[in-house]
Amino acid sequence: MSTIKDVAKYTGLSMATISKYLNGGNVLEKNRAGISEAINLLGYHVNRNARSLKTNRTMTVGVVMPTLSIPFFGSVLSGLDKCLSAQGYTTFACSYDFDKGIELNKLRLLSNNNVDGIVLAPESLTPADLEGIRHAQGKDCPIILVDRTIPEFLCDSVVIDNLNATYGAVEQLIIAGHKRIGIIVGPLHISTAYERMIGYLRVQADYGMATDETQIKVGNGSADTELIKVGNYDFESGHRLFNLFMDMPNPPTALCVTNYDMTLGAITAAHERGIALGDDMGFVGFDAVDMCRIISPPLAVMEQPAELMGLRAGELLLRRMSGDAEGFPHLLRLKSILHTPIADTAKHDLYAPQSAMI
Amino acid sequence: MSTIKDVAKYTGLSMATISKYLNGGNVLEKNRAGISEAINLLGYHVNRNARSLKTNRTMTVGVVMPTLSIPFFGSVLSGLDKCLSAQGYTTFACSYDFDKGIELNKLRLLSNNNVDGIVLAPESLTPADLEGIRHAQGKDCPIILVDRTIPEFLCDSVVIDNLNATYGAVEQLIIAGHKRIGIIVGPLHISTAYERMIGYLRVQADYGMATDETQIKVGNGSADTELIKVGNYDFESGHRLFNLFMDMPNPPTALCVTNYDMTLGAITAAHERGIALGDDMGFVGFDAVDMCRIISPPLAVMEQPAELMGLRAGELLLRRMSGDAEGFPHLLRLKSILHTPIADTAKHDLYAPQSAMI
DNA sequence: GAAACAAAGCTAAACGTTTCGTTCACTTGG
DNA sequence: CCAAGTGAACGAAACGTTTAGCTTTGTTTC
Repeated sequence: MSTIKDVAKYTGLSMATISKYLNGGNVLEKNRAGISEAINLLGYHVNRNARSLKTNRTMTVGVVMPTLSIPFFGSVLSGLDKCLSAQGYTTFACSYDFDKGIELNKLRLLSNNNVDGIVLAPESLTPADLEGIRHAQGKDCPIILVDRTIPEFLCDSVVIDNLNATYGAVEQLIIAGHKRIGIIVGPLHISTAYERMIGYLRVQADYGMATDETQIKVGNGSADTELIKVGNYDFESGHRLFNLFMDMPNPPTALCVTNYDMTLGAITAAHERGIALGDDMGFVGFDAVDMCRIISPPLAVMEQPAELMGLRAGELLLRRMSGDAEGFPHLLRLKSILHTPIADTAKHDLYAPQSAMI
Repeated sequence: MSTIKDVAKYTGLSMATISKYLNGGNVLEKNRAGISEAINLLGYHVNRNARSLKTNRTMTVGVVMPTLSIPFFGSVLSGLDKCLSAQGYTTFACSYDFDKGIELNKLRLLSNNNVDGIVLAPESLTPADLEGIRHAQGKDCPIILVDRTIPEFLCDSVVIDNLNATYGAVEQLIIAGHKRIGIIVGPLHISTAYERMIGYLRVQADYGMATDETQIKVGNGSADTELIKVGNYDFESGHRLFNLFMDMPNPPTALCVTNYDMTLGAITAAHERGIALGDDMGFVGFDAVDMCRIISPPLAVMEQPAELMGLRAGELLLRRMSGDAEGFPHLLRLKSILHTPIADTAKHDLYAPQSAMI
C-alpha cells in the first residue's frame, strides 16, 4: 500500500503539499495534475487511521437501536445514513435486542471507540447510565436520542409528537360518532407508549367523554383498564388484545392500535373474526401504511416519519459535531401523518411543537 | 484523554510493559495490580486508531445490504453482529436502497476504509465490479456474499437453498392434490428469485406435471407465463399479481408466493376477495411466519433462517480474516423451514447441500 | 559460586498522517 | 528599485500505539 511519502517522492513535492492537496488547500494547477496522476498510478488511498490519530476525528458515528428486525428502526437508520454519508461520515450500526446489558455495553463500546457522535434509541437506560458514558469519554462526543426520550436526562432528541398522534387519531373516531373507543398501547416505561396513552386520555377529556373508566394506574405494573390495554409492541400482543376487547360483554365500537406489529396483529384477528374494520368498527392503526391503503375497505393509519426522523437526527448531530451547541438540549418533534381512507392530510409541515405536552 | 505514557509514568513501568499488559502478555502480579489501578484512576482507554495504524487491523467489518427497512436483512445483520461482536469486532452497516451506483460506492468506501472484512448482499454488481474492488485494496480483505450469489464470480457465500425451498413448498401443494399451481417470484436477475423459479419448475417436472405452459422466456425482460408471475419483491406486486391470477378465466387452484412483502400483499388481496387461503385455495407463503401461524386458518409458510445466515456468514468471515483460506470458495446453503398448519418440520439440521442445483 | 537459562522489563524505531512555523519566489505600488 | 505583501511549498515534530531486540533480574544446577 502506498503512502503520502510515495506520492511526494513521485511528484518531487513534499508530504505537506500532498496533504494540502488531499484536504482541499491551495496547490498550483500543474502540481494538482501531477499529484492526481501519481495517486492514480500508485493506487494511493488515505489511511484513515493515521489521519484519525492525528486529527482526533474518526468521521464515524455510532447508532444504537433496540432492534433492526423491524422496518421502523431500519428506516430511521436509513435516513441517518443518507444524511451523514453525504457529509463523509460513515455509520456504525448495532442493536441490543431489547437487552439492557447489551444496550449499555454497546454504548460504552462505541464511546470508547472514538466515534464522533452517537445516535441512540434508548429503552432501559437511566440518566445515571448516560451520565456515566458522557463522563467517561474524553473529548465530548454528542449524543442524540431518537424516537424515545429519557425522563430527567438533558439531551438533544428527535421524536414523534406521540401525544398529538393519538389525539388526532382518536379525534377522528370521536367525530365519526364513536363513544366507546379502545386503545392498545406499548410498555409504558417507553416514552412513546406513555405519550400515546396520554393523547388518548386528553382528547376524550377535551370532548367531555371518558370518565373514570379510563383512569390509569401506572406504576403497579399494569395500566390496563377496560378501554386501555398494554401490549408489548409485537404482533402477538395486537392479536391477543384485539380478541380480548372483542370478548368483552360490551366491546368498544372503535379501536386505536399504536404501532406496526400490533396493528398487523389486530388486523389479522379482525379478519379471523370476520369483522370488517372501518365498516363494522372504527379503526386507526399505526405505521402499516401500504397495507392499510391497499386493504378493503382501506383503513385509517397514522404514519410515523421514520426516515425523516433519521434525517433530522443526522442534521442535528452534524451541527453538534461541528461544535455548534446552540439551543441545547434541543427537542424536535416530528408530526406524524394521518392517512384517512378519504384523503391524506397534507404531507408538508412535518414539524410539530407538541402543544399539549404534559 | 490519558495515554499509555501516562499509565507508564504513574506506575513507574515502561510503555512496552503496559502494552504487554493490555495485550495479554506476561507481567508480574504486583505490576498487574498497579497497572489496573492506574488505568481505572486515569480513565485510560486504548486508542483504536493508534493501535490500528500500527497493527494494520481495525477490528471492524463492513456490511452492505440492499435495504435495512425490511425485517429479513435486519435479521441477517443482527446475526452477524452477534457473532462478530463476541470476537471483539464491530460492524459497519449500510444499505444502498436498491441503487446500483450507491451499491458500488459503499463497497468502495468500505474497502478503502480499512475494514478487515466485508459482507455483501449484492443486487446489480457484476463480477468485474467486484474484481475491481478486490484489486484496489492493498491488504486482502475477505468478502462474503450473503443471500445472493453473483454468477461467474468466485466468492465465499452463505445462501438459502432456494431451489429446494420452492421445490418443497410446491411439492406440498401437489401432494394435496393440486394440478394447477401458480407462483409469484421476484426479479429474475437476483439469484434467489431465479433459483426459486427453477425449484418450482423442477418439482412439477419430477411429478410429471407442468408441460409447455410453464416454459419460461428469461432474457426478454419478462418471464411471465400463465402460471409464473414476476414481481418486485414488494407488497404491491404480491397484491397485484394475486388479483391477476384470480382474474384469469381459469385461475390456479394453489399459489406459492416467494418473499415476505409479496406474501403480505397476496394475503391482503385474498382477504379482500373473500378467498379463504388454505381452504378455498392452496397456499404457501414465505417468511411471514408469525402472521401465517396466527391467521385462521393458519397458512403454510416457508421460513428463511435469516439470523442464522448472518451467524454463519460471520463465522466464515472470522475464519477467513484469521488467514484460513481452506476450501475457498466456500458455498454454504442453509435449509429453509417449512411450517405447515399441521406440524412444523424439524428445526435441526439446517444445512442443505442443494442437491438438485443447476 | 559460576554458568546457564528464563522471565520480565526496557529502549527506540516505526506506522502514515497533519500542522506549525518557516522559507522562497513572485507581484505590486510608491 | 525597494519594501511590503502574498501564495505556494517545505521541514520536522507530533499523534498513541506495537514490537524487535536487548538488558536486567532472579532462579536453578552443578
